[in-house]
Amino acid sequence: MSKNSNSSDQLTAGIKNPCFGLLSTDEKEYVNQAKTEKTLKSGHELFGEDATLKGVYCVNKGKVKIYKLGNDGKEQIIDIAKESALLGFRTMLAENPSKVTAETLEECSITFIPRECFMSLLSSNSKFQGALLKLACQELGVLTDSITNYAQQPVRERLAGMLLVLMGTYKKEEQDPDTVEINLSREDLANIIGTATETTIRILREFKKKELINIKGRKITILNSHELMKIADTQ
Amino acid sequence: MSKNSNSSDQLTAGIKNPCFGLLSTDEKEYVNQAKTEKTLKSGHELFGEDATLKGVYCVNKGKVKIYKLGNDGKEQIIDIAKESALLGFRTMLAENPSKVTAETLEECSITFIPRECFMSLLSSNSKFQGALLKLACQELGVLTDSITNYAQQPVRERLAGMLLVLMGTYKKEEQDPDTVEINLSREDLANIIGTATETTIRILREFKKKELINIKGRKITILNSHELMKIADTQ
DNA sequence: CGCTAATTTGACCTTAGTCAAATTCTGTGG
DNA sequence: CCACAGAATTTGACTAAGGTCAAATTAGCG
Repeated sequence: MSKNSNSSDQLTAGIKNPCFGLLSTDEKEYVNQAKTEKTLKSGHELFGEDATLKGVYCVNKGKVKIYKLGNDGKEQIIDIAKESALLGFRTMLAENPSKVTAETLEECSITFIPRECFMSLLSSNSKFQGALLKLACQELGVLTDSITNYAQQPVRERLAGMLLVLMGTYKKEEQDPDTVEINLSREDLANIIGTATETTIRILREFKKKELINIKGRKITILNSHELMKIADTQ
Repeated sequence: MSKNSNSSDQLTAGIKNPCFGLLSTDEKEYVNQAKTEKTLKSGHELFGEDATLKGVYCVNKGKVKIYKLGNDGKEQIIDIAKESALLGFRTMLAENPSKVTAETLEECSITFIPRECFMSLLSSNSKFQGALLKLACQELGVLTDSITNYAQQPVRERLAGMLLVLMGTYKKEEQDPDTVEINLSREDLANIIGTATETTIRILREFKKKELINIKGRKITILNSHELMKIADTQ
């Protein structure tokens, strides 16, 4: 029991997305040959808007922001990806240039799988393709909810809800939920919920005064998730 | 040339989505056995929120609104589906209850394909599965753009852009673009762009005064798409 | 023709964006 | 360890966008 990793785990080290668990031993070996793993500093761009992707990226450690530039050049952050996320596959499979930019928010460990490898796995392994299809459809559901949220909810409600989502994103395994620190610039936070930085700050202050959150520099801790949930679901 | 339909076309009559063109003759025959086709009146609900779907729906003729109820009970219309759209597959493949309601906006012809049939096609035909995966990924791209639009653009810009999208939705083949009539209630139009009915009316009036659109009762015609495009892309 | 529902208009008010200035943080070099 | 430049955050004052409510008008339909 001292060595609890089996051979197939080793073959996909650095690839935490569960879809890859469906690969055969040979296929895992193939991925292992083709993949490259890198440690990247904060602020590194994995790929940009309009880029044609040369492969997909697996987040092994760290956070990556996925954003799109609006007409006025303002970033709209679509997602904060964390460990086990698979990035770039939508773009590659839609056979279109990327609609988003992926940029590291911290030091990250990222595994790159070249296009040819990824595409050949898809065509050879129907279960793997099915798992990605399921993943894509689930994300469609999430984005559908997001649209309703952006279109109908006021900023205060969106911020409350987003803080709860981010609590999940920044939570480490087995960690006490009350100690999760959300570590984002105010501007990034504003660009997630789609509002001005100043407005975000004012509402955060209000939440702090009501003892729903705690603020230490840029780090935010959730104190009263129950009350935040009520605010998020209002109206 | 008097009969220009070949046998495989006949086998998938009532199923206009191009993904089904990838099926073998046998598979098309199978679908043909399992499918049912119905004509439905305006206002008929194909499936509702939280429903577990018994199959997928192909729009053969007519328009279907796909919406989600917000916390305050207000409809958020996610899409106006037209002929050749495939509805319900996201929900079925995500293996979750539906997040949306699908309701006919006019008299529609709809083909229903039972769950077992659809799922067995997916597992037996990798090309078909791949085509759906591509479709799902493309829709993810569209929703990503939508989020940026809802989060950052003011109502006037969103309305201008949405009128152009709806022009495409309501255009009949080979029709002169200047004669396309968008036929939606003011409330539905407001629920697409995520605003109040009154605000929608006021901005429509402004567009009419500027001779960008024409209004005949509930029917809207685009007169100056070029100018609307400029408004939509502003800021 | 009359009834109901949809559309339109007006007045008012809340929300949230903008701009400018002040303050606090942060990392870097001495 | 400290000072400091540059960046990020915070605050205040003002403005504009768009929501709400109520009432009036129009349209559609049996």
